[in-house]
Amino acid sequence: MPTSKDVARLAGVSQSTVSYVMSGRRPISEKTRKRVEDAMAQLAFQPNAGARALASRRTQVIGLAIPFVPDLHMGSIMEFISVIAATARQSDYDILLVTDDEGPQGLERVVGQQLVDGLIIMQVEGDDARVPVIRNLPVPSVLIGIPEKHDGLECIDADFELAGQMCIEELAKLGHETITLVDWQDEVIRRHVNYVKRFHRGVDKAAAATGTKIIHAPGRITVAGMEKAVAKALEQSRGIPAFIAPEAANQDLVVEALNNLGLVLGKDVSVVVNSSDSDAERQRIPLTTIGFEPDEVSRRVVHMIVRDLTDPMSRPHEALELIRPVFRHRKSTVRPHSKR
Amino acid sequence: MPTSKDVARLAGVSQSTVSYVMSGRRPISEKTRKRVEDAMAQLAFQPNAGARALASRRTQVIGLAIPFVPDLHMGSIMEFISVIAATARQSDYDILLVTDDEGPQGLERVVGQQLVDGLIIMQVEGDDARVPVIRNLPVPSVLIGIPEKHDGLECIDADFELAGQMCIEELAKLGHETITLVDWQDEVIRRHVNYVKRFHRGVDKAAAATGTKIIHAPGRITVAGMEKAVAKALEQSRGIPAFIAPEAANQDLVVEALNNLGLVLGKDVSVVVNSSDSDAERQRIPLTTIGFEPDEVSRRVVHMIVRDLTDPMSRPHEALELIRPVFRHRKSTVRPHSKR
DNA sequence: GCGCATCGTCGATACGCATCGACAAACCGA
DNA sequence: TCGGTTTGTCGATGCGTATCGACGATGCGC
Repeated sequence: MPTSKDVARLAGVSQSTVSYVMSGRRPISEKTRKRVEDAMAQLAFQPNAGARALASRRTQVIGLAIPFVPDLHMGSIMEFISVIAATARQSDYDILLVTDDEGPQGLERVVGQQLVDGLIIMQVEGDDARVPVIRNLPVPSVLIGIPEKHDGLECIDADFELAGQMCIEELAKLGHETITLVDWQDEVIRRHVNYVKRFHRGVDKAAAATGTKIIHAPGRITVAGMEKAVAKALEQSRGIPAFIAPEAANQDLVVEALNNLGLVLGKDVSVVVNSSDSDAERQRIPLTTIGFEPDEVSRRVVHMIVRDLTDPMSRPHEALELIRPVFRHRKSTVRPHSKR
Repeated sequence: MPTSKDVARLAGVSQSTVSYVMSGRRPISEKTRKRVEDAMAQLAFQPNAGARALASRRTQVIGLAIPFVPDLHMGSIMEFISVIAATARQSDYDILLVTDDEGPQGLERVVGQQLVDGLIIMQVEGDDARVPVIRNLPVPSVLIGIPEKHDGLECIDADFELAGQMCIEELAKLGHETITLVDWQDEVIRRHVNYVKRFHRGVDKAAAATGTKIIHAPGRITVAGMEKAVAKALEQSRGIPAFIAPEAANQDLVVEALNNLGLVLGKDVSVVVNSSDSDAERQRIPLTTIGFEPDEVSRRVVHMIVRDLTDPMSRPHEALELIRPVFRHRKSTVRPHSKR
């Protein structure tokens, strides 16, 4: 592999000049720059990352702590990861994976070994074991998700409270008086995931404001379980029933349960689910959705950490960024004034 | 951050001795080792990855080329990634992501910058642009998937031919005379993904051997499309109809289409899908599955590249490893002799 | 035409670790 | 007891880049 010394020799300059051509930290004459760049191209030179990290104390790598998920909604996690990786590249950073297998010490390891310049922590829970760890780390971190105590941390997430609010308001606008919230699955709630609470808060707030009655149905993992829950909710509904399923994993279950009970979406019942647009549009009856905009969250989280790394003076500065969710009307919700 | 020199000073030895304690490449007396290890613990010493890479010319990082998937079956990709990352850690390697955004040059970049010691390439297609690139790279690579020309390459994949065979044989054993193969979706087939061909080959082989009639139904992306395809297949079936859906994305569609047509799985019709066990068991009627064992593939691919890196003498050695799929009988297939 | 700031380049050094050669000490068999 | 081997440790060097101080060359104002 060619080194900067080889480039220098070929271009007839010193090695330090080559370095300055790359970094631009000192003025270089047009003539010299050209010669050096030609030499680099001719040798297909690429700077050695290890040497660069050693000398500059920056690796241009960001650690990404991915959640350990047995089998829950892995699709959306993948979406985060690939957008994060692609966005990071645009700022000349690479992404190193940190799995939960090592526990929070994994984070200490990659930072201690100086493998990464900063961290992105995915799927942060209300009381997350990783939070106390990153507080003591000498590199910046940005969290996806909002822990209970987030003073001095940089967090970003979808605005779940607003999402809950939007769902109720939109459905109330369509004329629904009773709305069933098909909740997250037990294991998620048990993990103290903060966003569940926030969504509920938004729902309650909007329900009070609009005078809507809310029925809580537990999230169920099987179609049969979901049918039972839905049937029970239907009994208690007044007017045309409406369902909200903010957990992506419940999307299919709710739709199937309602189908099986003989109800036609958008006519006998309104349904709002959380799912990707492509999934929603591919259904026989395209689904009205509340989207948590994972792509936007991913992009912002990268911009945030890159800013921290580029301009360390701006740190430490607490930040809490909430991404506005998007409500998309499709065919699974009834039209206004179309009550029977 | 403490360095090995700090450790050496504290332990009263030379820096090189500290290095030999870590690597074990020279004998160290019990007494000295203890002193050094205590010093390391006391300082919470972690070796600097950049310096280590520079001196040893190994980074202990493996590059993972993840596929660019607009929205197709991202769940299973995530499964690969997390198992690969976790398995790599067991051999003291980290995983660096390489997205498709940079194209094949991304691979040249991470290798050229000496960010990684080797590469794992996911989702390799029949005629993959990345293959010619990695052939010229000075580091070992292992592919998941099998390109047309794979001489001199190390490849690993599920044994799709055997999978096709197993599906037909099992269904024939249950008494089915006509079997409908719900195919992969057009875009997948168009991409020349080799495994589709291999699966078909297995199906054809077993069909000939068992005297089974095969109906090909195109993979469809919507429920409505799937219903039409299924209905057409039903007309042409003799005896109790059977369906195979080897693409994970089709799982829900096939089941829903059959439900909508009023057929009861495991009684009026047999269905075999590809899906995770947890997904299959969570259905109202647990689904009989053909599993491509992504976890096993992931583990093997890591072991393969780690072996290449640990013992470079064993390279280059062509290898083609096929992982045996698993057929799991559940309730969506009829019992033998239960014909009406 | 002179002093002075700016421009452009070079040489030297540091970054933290791995590794090689050297060497003293301990051990062995005869 | 002695040559020879093994054991254990050290000092020196190199890995490839970034960066600092130095310095000659050039441009500027007057």
